Amino acid sequence: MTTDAATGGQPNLRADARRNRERVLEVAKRHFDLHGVSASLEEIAREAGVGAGTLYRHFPSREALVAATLHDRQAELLGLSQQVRQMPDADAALSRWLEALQTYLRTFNGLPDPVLAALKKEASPLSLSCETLGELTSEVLARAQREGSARNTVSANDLFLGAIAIAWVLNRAEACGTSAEKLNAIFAHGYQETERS
Amino acid sequence: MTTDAATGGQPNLRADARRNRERVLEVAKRHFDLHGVSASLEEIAREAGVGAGTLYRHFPSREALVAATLHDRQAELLGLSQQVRQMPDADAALSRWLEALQTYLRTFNGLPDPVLAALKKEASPLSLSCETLGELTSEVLARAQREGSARNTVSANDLFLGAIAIAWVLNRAEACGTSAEKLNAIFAHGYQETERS
DNA sequence: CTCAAAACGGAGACTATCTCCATTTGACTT
DNA sequence: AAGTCAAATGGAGATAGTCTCCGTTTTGAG
Repeated sequence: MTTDAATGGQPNLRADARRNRERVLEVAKRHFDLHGVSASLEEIAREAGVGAGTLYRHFPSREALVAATLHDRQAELLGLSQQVRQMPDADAALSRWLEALQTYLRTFNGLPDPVLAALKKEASPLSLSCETLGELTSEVLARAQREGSARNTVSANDLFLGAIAIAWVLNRAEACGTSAEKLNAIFAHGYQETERS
Repeated sequence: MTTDAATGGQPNLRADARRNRERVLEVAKRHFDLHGVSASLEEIAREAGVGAGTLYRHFPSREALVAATLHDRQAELLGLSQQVRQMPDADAALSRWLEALQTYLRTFNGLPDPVLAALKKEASPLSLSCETLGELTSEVLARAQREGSARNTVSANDLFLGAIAIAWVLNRAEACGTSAEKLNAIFAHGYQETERS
């Protein structure tokens, strides 16, 4: 079970293989953190002390590597989804969930890009997580709508895309005259005054 | 004056230089249209029948080339800003303006990226247009706020960043279960029901 | 200890960005 | 019409990144 996380679900990995996979993952995490998801894979391989071939055998695409480094974060998020489910206030639950979703999407600079790509590609290492996240959002939104605290015209997809969009702009515009709180508030309440229609 | 547009304001360009500049611009427009702002410059140069050196002398960076291809669009947008200024309904004016801003930002796939970068870099071929656009947004917003149709907590910067974010996600998620109208409606009115607070 | 399968790594084929400078071209001057 | 020289050219080459292929090394089961 513990080894499952280390091997990415692949069983019977040879000792040297497991070791290398681990080191690559470790270095990748640090580089993505520092330089965003488009950090140089070449560099990551070099610093991990493996050849390019080894990196690509373990992680056939950048997306696969990104997905693997996000493993823990995804687990956290899934855990939080349970808490959210049990919150008494559907409105607060929705806000909390969207906030967490955004924090996740901001794990690495540039993450929204491949996530969005995965959302429509259907066959990507990241799309599994995408589907799950979409479903969870759907569930939390549905409850809020049932209780009348979210508009019925809004879909889970809209919220998900909105979260991705805001995460994207925030990551790239940090301290550019706005904040996560402000943009999210606008997304929640609108920029228009509410005494209309 | 007419030549000014063709030369990008640079006077006294030699005939061959002007010709080449023109052809690069033409080809670039088509390629950005087709493959987004990250289209291959090498390819553009090749198809325009000039060497890489020539392309880079006329347009020192990708941003410069993008900015040049947007010349006409920017003029249109500026023209529209005049119309918006004269609309009687401040609320409608703001909506109209934000819509136009977004249409502009969606001219090429991936345009929001360099625009956002220009917004904070201060010295970019695109930043002039950014500043102007920021000021115009500020003006239109201020009027709407004076007339009580826009929240006072919202800043022009927030709206601008929001427009960029939505333009970004829409360009990359076309037909992904949402539409420009829906996302913009949420940004305008919020996803929450309004009978609260 | 043996040896087949598993894993490795790095050379090499691509593609792209951007610079440099020997050569060519255009537009004045006479 | 010829001469001149700054302006403009283009493409070779430096650099950097992605990804594949395959001869060599390592592991671990028998």
